Amino acid sequence: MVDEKLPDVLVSRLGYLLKHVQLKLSDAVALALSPFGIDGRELAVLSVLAAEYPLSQLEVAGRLRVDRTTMVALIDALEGKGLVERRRSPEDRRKNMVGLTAEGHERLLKADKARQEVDRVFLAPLGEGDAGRLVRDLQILLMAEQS
Amino acid sequence: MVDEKLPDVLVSRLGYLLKHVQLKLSDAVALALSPFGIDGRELAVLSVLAAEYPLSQLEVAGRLRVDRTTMVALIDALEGKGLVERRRSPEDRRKNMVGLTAEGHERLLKADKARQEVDRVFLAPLGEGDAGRLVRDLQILLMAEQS
DNA sequence: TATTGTTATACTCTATAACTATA
DNA sequence: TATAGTTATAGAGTATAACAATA
Repeated sequence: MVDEKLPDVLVSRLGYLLKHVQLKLSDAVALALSPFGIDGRELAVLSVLAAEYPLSQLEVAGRLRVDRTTMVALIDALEGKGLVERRRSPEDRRKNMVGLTAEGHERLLKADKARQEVDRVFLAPLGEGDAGRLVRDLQILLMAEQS
Repeated sequence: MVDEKLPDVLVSRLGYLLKHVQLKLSDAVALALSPFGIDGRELAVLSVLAAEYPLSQLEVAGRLRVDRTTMVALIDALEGKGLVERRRSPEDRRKNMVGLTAEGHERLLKADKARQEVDRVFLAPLGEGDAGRLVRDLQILLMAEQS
């Protein structure tokens, strides 16, 4: 990327800041996760499944705020890697219940540790207090009813 | 969107927070800018041109961190709306110097006022002190050398 | 040879519509 | 009829490669 100074007119814009900070973190996460053969979204799926197990595809999609059609390909990829498995729900045979495989659980632990370390290093320039407050503030903004 | 509670396992992830807060703001900005016939990126181009005038397409692209091939379509759209104009640089005829038209300048003022109001309302849940600190912290993270 | 703008192309992420199987 | 999963398709946004004009 070009080593160009950021114009003041942009660094005062919340939208520009959020977008580019997100991109920067996203690059760092992608790099850190590459040895584990998964990307950030796939890791998020594994994390959700580890917390609530098992969930239907639609439920996973709802948790992650992605479309159910997007979830199909996501689960396809994870199933192809042997990290999750689908099985029809006996109670409602329209539903695919998705669960972690043993390998999926193991991969999750290793990869999420790497992700946490990326977050930690990424936030380090703020100092501990401000880093915690940033996370809390982002949570508040995400939850806020009308913005 | 589904009115579903956010899982703890996601709201503690910096990547998830940044992505979805950014999306939420982006939606709000798009809504606020729609009466002005431009989107957030186009407004950013106008802002950069108002601050440094005129710039070549490549310089604008550098400021905004977008590819020069992306900039072609962006300038095409703005020129089509009569908000900017290209003219060949006399010094280097490879360069398209891009400048604001009078209408572009006027549109910028109105639209950016709307965007600032969106930012203000969006950050309101944090209180004034934390809102300012959030912006400052995002600037620090964006500038930080290695994260 | 290198750079600027351009076009063509492709890839990712996402969403909409329509299909199937189930309910 | 409505819902869950799937497929096909299309729209953003972005990037790479190749070309023309110019340096």
